[in-house]
Amino acid sequence: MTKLMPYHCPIDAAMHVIEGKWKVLILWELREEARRFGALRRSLPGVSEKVLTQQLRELELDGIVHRRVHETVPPKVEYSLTEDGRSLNDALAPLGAWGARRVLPPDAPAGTAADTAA
Amino acid sequence: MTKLMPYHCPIDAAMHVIEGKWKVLILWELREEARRFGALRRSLPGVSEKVLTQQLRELELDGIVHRRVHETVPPKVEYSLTEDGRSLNDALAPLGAWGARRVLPPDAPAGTAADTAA
DNA sequence: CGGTATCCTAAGGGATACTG
DNA sequence: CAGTATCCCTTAGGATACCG
Repeated sequence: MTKLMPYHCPIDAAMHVIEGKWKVLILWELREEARRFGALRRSLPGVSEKVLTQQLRELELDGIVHRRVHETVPPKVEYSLTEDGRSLNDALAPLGAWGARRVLPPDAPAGTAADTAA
Repeated sequence: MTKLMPYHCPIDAAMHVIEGKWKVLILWELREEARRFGALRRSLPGVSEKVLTQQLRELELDGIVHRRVHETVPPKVEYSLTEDGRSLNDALAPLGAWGARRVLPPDAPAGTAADTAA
């Protein structure tokens, strides 16, 4: 990601932007509103400060997220999606739907809610 | 991929299936017709036999590709997409479109080709 | 609060050689 | 032809400590 490459297939170009363990999760977290660094960190259990910063920087370089620094004491930094970030998120939606179908099996078409209880 | 996990967001479930340097390229190569191992290998410059086998096995385990062995001499093995593979490919399409837009900039709407010269 | 700076490991993946 | 079997190396990412 953030690296110039000759892409064999167009999807690969997009793949390089979202490669990184936390990238799509970040995209997902920012889908609706801007979030502060700390809030983001808390909503991504297991991520270290170093790695979160790293992935945010890469997303920023790729023009996916916007970093807004409020020059206050204590510091306050807000991350939000750019226009490109929002369109990327939209492009990711069908993939999410596909994934959802695998996780929770298709289950019954209509009215047969018996097996969704588990 | 092929590993059971609690997914925080549905896209992650799909991401785990296509993680691997060559997976989406394989998907892309198989999008229209079945291919033999050797043909697949030749169309993915740089991939080693070991890794190609590995990624194909994982895709097979995930129910994305089908492996058909023709018991002949010399051996002949054909890989093709399963129903799930095809739907995954479809779900990937918007991402491909998004990627394409970044690689070849949208270019001028109409007649304003001046700044695309660089 | 929101970061850098270091150090370290786990694993994905490349190269090569061998096999049914 | 279509794989295994090894060996090795790079790198993403985790842990921890310190800084403006």
